[in-house]
Amino acid sequence: MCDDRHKSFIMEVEDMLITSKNSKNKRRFNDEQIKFLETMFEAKSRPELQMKQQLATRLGLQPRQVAIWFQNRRARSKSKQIEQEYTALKIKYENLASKFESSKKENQALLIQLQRLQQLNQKTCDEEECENKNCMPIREGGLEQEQAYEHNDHMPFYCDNNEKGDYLEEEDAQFISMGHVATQGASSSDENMSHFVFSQFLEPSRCKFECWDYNFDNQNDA
DNA sequence: TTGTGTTTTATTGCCTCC
DNA sequence: GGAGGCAATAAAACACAA
Repeated sequence: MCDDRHKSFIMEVEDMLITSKNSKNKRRFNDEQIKFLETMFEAKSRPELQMKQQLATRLGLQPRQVAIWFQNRRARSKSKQIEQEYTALKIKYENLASKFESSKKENQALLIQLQRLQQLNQKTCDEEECENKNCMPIREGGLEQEQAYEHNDHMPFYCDNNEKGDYLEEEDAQFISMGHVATQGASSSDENMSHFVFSQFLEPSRCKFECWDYNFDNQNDA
């Protein structure tokens, strides 16, 4: 029992002495050794045992040192690669963020334009066609009005042209309200949304109102 | 010269594969 | 179970500003 402890102690001391000796002799590899190791690494980053031994002999190093050098070299290579990937991703992200910001601005400008057109349309309808007929309410007035209109009956009216069957149908009302949804939801799809609103909402085929055409004509004339 | 940060060599412990 | 790889870390060597 005591013998075992004694042997174990001696082995520990020997290890410490070896470690101490190694630490004392710790020297950086010279330029030639590094150059050769780098060349080998380029060819093969995970050399086999035999190759490590040959390298060690050629460079006057221990095979263990060569093995450790390759291990550390792989670690450096990996961290460098991660760093490069991070940089590339960062650049991509910055480009995307920049595009997003410009799309957001463009979308806001288009929505303002949409609101103006809606107001113009409403005004024309009020003046020329509505005259307290059965008009269908739709939401307008921008974001700040959205909550206020939520539960009351005092919404502005668009013309109905009831006699001609030109009701503002539910589908259209939903469609128009999407402009507000787009305004509220400043998301990555803003660009698509603004395109959607303008390409479809303002598309002549969807417009069932004479006043709508009228406004377009006026806009075009101006 | 010295304190401090970085790089390089080496160790340790854990994991996977055969 | 042993060999080898990897991540984390220690420690020596080195670089450099003050």
